[in-house]
This record gives sequence, structure tokens and C-alpha cells, in this order.
Amino acid sequence: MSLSSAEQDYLKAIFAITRIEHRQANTNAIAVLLKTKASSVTDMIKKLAVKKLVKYEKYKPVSLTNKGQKIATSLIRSHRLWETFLVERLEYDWSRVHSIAEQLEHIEDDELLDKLDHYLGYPKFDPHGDPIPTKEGTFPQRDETLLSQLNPGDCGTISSVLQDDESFLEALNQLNLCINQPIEYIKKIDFDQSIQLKINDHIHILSENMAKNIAIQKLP
Amino acid sequence: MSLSSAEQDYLKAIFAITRIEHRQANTNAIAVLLKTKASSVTDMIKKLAVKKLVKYEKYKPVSLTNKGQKIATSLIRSHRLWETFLVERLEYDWSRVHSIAEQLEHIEDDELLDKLDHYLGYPKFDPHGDPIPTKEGTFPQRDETLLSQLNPGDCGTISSVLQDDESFLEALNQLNLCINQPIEYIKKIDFDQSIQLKINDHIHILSENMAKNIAIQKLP
DNA sequence: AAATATTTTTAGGGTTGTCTAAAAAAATAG
DNA sequence: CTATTTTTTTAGACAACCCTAAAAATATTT
Repeated sequence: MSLSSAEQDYLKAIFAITRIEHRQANTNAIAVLLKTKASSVTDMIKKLAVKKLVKYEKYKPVSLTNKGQKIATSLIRSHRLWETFLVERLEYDWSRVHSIAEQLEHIEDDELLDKLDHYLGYPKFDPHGDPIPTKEGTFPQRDETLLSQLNPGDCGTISSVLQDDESFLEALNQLNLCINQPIEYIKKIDFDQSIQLKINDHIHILSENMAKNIAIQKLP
Repeated sequence: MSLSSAEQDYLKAIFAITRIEHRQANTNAIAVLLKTKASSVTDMIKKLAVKKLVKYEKYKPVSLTNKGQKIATSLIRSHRLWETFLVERLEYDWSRVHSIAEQLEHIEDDELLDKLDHYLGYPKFDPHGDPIPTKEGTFPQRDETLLSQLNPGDCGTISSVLQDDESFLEALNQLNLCINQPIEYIKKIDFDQSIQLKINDHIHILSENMAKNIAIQKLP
């Protein structure tokens, strides 16, 4: 079965909402994520239900069938492998690969993905630290803590970022905050919950909101 | 200005017919190439004319404006760079890259093309021997003769193939007929104009039709 | 439990790109 | 130079995907 880009985007969105953000995939949530309207979502959901890619009952949140889940996982795999390619081989900045990978991910060819995976050396995590599912659909797991939830004195390395926003990633870059960068948590500032942390022996401050979107692998 | 895949395909088709095959781009020729109907072509041509990408007068063949030509050239550049990537980096067989490159070529990002070009080492010809236009839009030139037009005793190397058909390319592969392969032209067989040639000291036969689609760079 | 607010669906419409069938123009033949 | 054939365009329709506005269902408040 061949799916349009739009159909693929809906599957990805439902996956992201239900499996990654652990929220209910109701029409509004999907509409917000895909920057469209709830009525358009209803239309598309019906089509996907006919194709047995989602389970749908009127007025209830939708969920992916096994078939739908498989396709969504494969799209995520594609997206993350292409992001890895763009950063590691074409020397793109990690802040600028998301939108290009959005286009590349829709190219349908299982062999292409396998060859790309092989070429990149079977990476487990993409440039943002997000796990790359295997061909079989399993996601590599890791113990992560949000930077905003560390305690004074905690040390660790940045393992992933939870946003793809270009300005956010660029700003991190300027502080040398990249994946695997060691950091030490100093303290939370009472005033507005900003975070003080040490990077390469320099003290920096991050807003609470930014700290909530950075995941850390703690050192023992 | 952002163009749909369909619009891009039309520009490419008009370029191929007028600049490569040196024929008139009338609605039928375009329809055949794009596997659509003449009436659909008329519709699209009108849209492209409004966007000043083609010059169009009713009942006359269309041609590209400078603007349209620039876009078409850039698409060809994209297609051929991606084909090169697929063969040289992902180890695809040259017979199987065309359809994947058809999808990849539509990704719009000038910087991506430049980075890919740099990464591949600024190749001048793609895996089928077709010239890759530069960023500025100039096509590398070469002296080529069709295999079907050589004379007995002529020696040379295969410089390009004129078809992307999978079965054609696969068959060539099986005879070791790849780009840069040295060959010697033996003779034309009277019976049906088939070509006899020597490849790695072995005699082989090619149909007239296949020989017409293989270009040779003659040795002095 | 009724009134109100929110969410979801339906109804109707727009755009893009395709199609078939018929009309119009151009090319070819006698 | 008229008649016939071929090519091109128009007209009308359809599918995919999106929209707005209104109706229907559900959730929340009092």
C-alpha cells in the first residue's frame, strides 16, 4: 500500500502524541501538531481507519493499529537516519536538519533505509540524541533525567534534546551544549526557576523552559 | 516561488524534449513522457505560463523561459548528484537508482545540493555518464559517438548510456559494460544491424537498438 | 440535573492535478 | 482547395486534502 505524504504525517503525529508524549490523540491535539484544523483531521482519520491504519470511534481519541504503528516507526527511523547523514556526512549544523529530514523521510524504499543505515554504521541515536528504531522497530533505551530535575552537584552528559526548534538548538550550540557534552548542575535560581550549570568550567544560566527540554545521562 | 512536484516534472520534461532530444515540446510529446494525457498537459502549461516559467501560445509547442530553464537545470543537477550518491556511497547498482533519484530530486534546498556536491567531490558525470550541470547551470561537454555509428576497428570506452531502463542497464552490467569500460568495435551484422564488439577479449553481440543507446568516447 | 462551555463532526466549498468526451484548430491528402 | 485526419483545447467531472461555519455530542460547572 502506498501512502501520501499527508497520510504519513498523520501516522507520525498520532505516534508522537500517544507513544512519545503519552497523551490522547484527539482531533485537536493532532490538528495543533500538524498545523491544520480539527475538521480536516476528522476527514483524514476516517480515511486511515478504512485502510486499517488507525482504530477510530466517533468522538474518541484515535490510536494506531499494528500496521499503522509499523509505518510510523519506519518513518521515524527514516527521519533520524537522514538527520544523522546530514550532520555526520554533509556537515550540517544540528539546528538545521529537521526540516530537510521531514522531506527526505517520505521517500519510500526499504532497501534505501537499510543501505543508509549500513553506510552510517548502524547509529543508535540521531544528532539530537533521539533513539533510532531498528529495522524491526525496537527503540534503543537509555536512562535519562531532565536537566530541570537534577539536584545540586549532579554531573552528567547531555544525552538528548526534546525540541527541534532552530533557535533553541542554535542557542545551545553557542554555549557549547551539544550531545555528550559533560555538565555539572549547580543550582536552581529561586527567582524564576532558572538553572545554573557549569560547562567546561564556565558558569551559565538556562531558563526553566530550556532546561525542561534537555535530557541528561547522569554520572554515578 | 515554490513549485509542486508535478510542476517540476513538467519543467524537466520540457527541458528533456527540447534541449536533450531536440524535438518540439508539443502537448502530446509531453503527455507521453509524463504518462499523462494531452488535456492535462494543456492545463498545466497554462499554469506554468502564468508563472512565467514557459512561453506558450495556443496550438504551438512550448519552450522554457530563462527562469524555467534554470529550475529544470537545477532539478537535473539534483537528480544526477543523488544518483551519484546512491551508487558511489550507498553501493546501489546503477540500474536501480533512477526511480529513487526521481524522488530525491524534488527536495528543495540549494545548500543541500551544494553540500552534497562538495561531499561527492564535485563529480562531473553521473553513474550513467550524463553530465552534471554546475551550480551556475553549465553542462560539462565531451566528444561522444554512438556505439551504433562506430567503424570496424574503432576502440574506445563507454562514456554514457542514453536510457535509464532497469532491464537495459542490468543486461549491460552482466556483460561488464559499465561506464569507462574499454571496448573494440568489430562489425555490424548484415542480418539485422546487430553490433559485434570485443569486451575484455571476449566477443559479444548487442542489438541495434541497444547500441543506439550507448555512447562511446573514441580512442585516437 | 440543567445550563454552559468545549470538542468533534458534518455540510458545503475551494484548490490542485488528473481524467473523458466533445469541440476547435491545424496538418495532411486527394 | 476542399475533405479528412490528427492534434490541441475546452468543458465538465472526480479524488485528495484543506478550509469555514454550523450542528451534534461530550464535558464541565453550578
